Amino acid sequence: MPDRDTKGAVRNITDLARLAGVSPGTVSRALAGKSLVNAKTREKIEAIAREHGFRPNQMASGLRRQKTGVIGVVIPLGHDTRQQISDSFFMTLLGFLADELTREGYDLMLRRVVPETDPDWLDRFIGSGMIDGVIVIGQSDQFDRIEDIADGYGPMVVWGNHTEGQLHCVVGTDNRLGGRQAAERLIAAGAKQLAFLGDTTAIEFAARFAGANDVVRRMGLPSMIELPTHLSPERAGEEIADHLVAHGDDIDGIFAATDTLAALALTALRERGVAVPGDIRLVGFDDLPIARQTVPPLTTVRQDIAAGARGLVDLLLRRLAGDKTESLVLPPELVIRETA
Amino acid sequence: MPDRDTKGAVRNITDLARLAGVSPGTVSRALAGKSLVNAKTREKIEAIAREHGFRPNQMASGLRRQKTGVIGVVIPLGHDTRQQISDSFFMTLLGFLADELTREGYDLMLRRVVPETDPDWLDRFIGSGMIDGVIVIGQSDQFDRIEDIADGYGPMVVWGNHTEGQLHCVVGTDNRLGGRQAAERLIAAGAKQLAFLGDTTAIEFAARFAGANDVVRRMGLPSMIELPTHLSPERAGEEIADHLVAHGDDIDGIFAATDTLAALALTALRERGVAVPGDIRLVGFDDLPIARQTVPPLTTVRQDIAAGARGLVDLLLRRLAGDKTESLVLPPELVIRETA
DNA sequence: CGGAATCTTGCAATCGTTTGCAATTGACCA
DNA sequence: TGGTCAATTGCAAACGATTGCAAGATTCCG
Repeated sequence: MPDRDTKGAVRNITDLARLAGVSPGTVSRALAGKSLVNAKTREKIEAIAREHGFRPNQMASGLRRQKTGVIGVVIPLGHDTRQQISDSFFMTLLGFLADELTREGYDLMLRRVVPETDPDWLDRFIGSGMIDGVIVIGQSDQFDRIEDIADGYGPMVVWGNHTEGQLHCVVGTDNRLGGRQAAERLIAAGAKQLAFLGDTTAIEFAARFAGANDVVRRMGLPSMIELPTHLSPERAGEEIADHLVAHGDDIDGIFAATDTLAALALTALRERGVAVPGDIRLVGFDDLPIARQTVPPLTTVRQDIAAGARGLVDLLLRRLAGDKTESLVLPPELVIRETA
Repeated sequence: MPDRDTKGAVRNITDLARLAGVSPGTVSRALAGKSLVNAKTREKIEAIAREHGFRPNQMASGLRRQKTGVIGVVIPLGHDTRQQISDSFFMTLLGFLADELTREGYDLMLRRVVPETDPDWLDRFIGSGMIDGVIVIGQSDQFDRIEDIADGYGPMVVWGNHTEGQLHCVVGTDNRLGGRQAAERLIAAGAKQLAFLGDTTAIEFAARFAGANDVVRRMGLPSMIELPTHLSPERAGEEIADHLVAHGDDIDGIFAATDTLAALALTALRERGVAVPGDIRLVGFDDLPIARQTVPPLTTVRQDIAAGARGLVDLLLRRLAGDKTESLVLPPELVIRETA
């Protein structure tokens, strides 16, 4: 009889227990590395487990322990559905997040949602019982909904902009300061009439714009011209060209909400024969890899993506442990290259 | 007594059943939308569920039904650990995958693994019991291990290169054909001595190289010069510069394994004062967004990433349903811009 | 009005693992 | 030898949802 059993596949802890001649409970303890089981028993169990390639079922384990070992990462596609596909910033952040979470022994469950068509996107994710905590990448235009949730749910950390007095724990660059740095640089490079390229309904972008505005006002310069633009490269290209037709001669400095937009602007400017930084100065945001490769290379405001990911995971783990954590605001860094 | 209950949170199907005055089984059926329950009963149950924001626990459901509704997506970081962070190709593919899987009602569990330090990365993922199927993004140098698994595990689809007679189901561009197209274009643009920029230990890149070689041999041209390069921008930049010092004067056409590498090469060439395409012609691969934005814009071989993602998900679902599916090879498309 | 057929519902086992509690074993000491 | 104590192990009840089976309730027809 034992012979027959040896041939059968080991599908659960009970099968394995039978093979090892112990009870399921002991197998569970052995595989979990608890100190209660005898060394020899453990070795035997581990040997059989290895031989049969057995791994305890995470679903069952999760159900019993009431924790899954999975962190949810959700990307709300708020004001601009195709945004994140084109924007390598979020994807890079996601890569670092995956690394950090793995290092901490967590798995990552990724979900992209369209809040407009799915109003309770966040409740659904949290309520599924599949995740121990959630990281929201980008507030987009969902600030209020996130605030609502934060009221009753602890293990959530958000990447985005910090607003005075907000409830939810956020990690992000000081966008307003970054905006100031950008404007200061543009002005130092000789610009007098600035424009902001990007859609300010996204709260992060609004803060960058506000920062730049601070400087413009302080310096007594004419107020900035807003050039709202979608983030998908196809649409943005045209929109930028249109903006330049309308305002190209009035402005001598552009602050782009994103390096991606800045790169597109650079192309559009070249096509119109506008010299950068001679006629128009240009500053981007993010310091993505592309910023080094444009011609001329882009002056930009750097966000430390790796540090951001580390911060997100770190705070989330502390919240998982019951801490009540503060938000983390990272300093932006002006990187001067050749466009301003 | 009912009054007290009304106030308590509804944490499971049993609580809800008590509130609704029915049995847990009925609640389960109602929430699952089965036709067996009376319309009025269902409405009542749904109303209470909505009121309390109750959602059935996915872990428990998964355990009982023996399926999780989660698809694993794993990125092996094989020959070049930092690869995928810089390479937006994989990240874009991931974005489309997330969309497709969501549309089919599946969640996506993402895992990045380093096979060198974690030999049974694939077994572990599959054996965890957390996923119904797995999509492997990129064979890297793990072809053999993937073959091993495919022998006994059905619901797996791999993005990568198709090799004659292989076991595992793969979706990918015809890299060899793409390589041919690239070489033909370089030669048509006047190149006589070609070089291949990239690391051919990755099987996909090896196929691109082989395709280009086909053409070179057929035309009776001198054989290609290999310029092995890592994919991370920091290292690649230097390596490319070194290559150009060593071979820059001998070659008049470069086929880069990736647009990312091509863009770096373009920068390096400009720095040396080499005219493109005047002195050296250049063709990339992928047609990433960056290909439009280099100066001059990049001639490249386009991979249809969206179609790839659709194919991966489609095949996986069919395999989940028990089909034995064939691999899917997508046609590459030469996009002629200005570098060749 | 009786009986068969059709709807709804409840019951209880099941998925695979974990863990508090109790029982067994052996060691050790007086 | 008896008794105490620690080290191991087994037992069985959870975790929360699903589902085959059977019972109860309705309907329908002649």
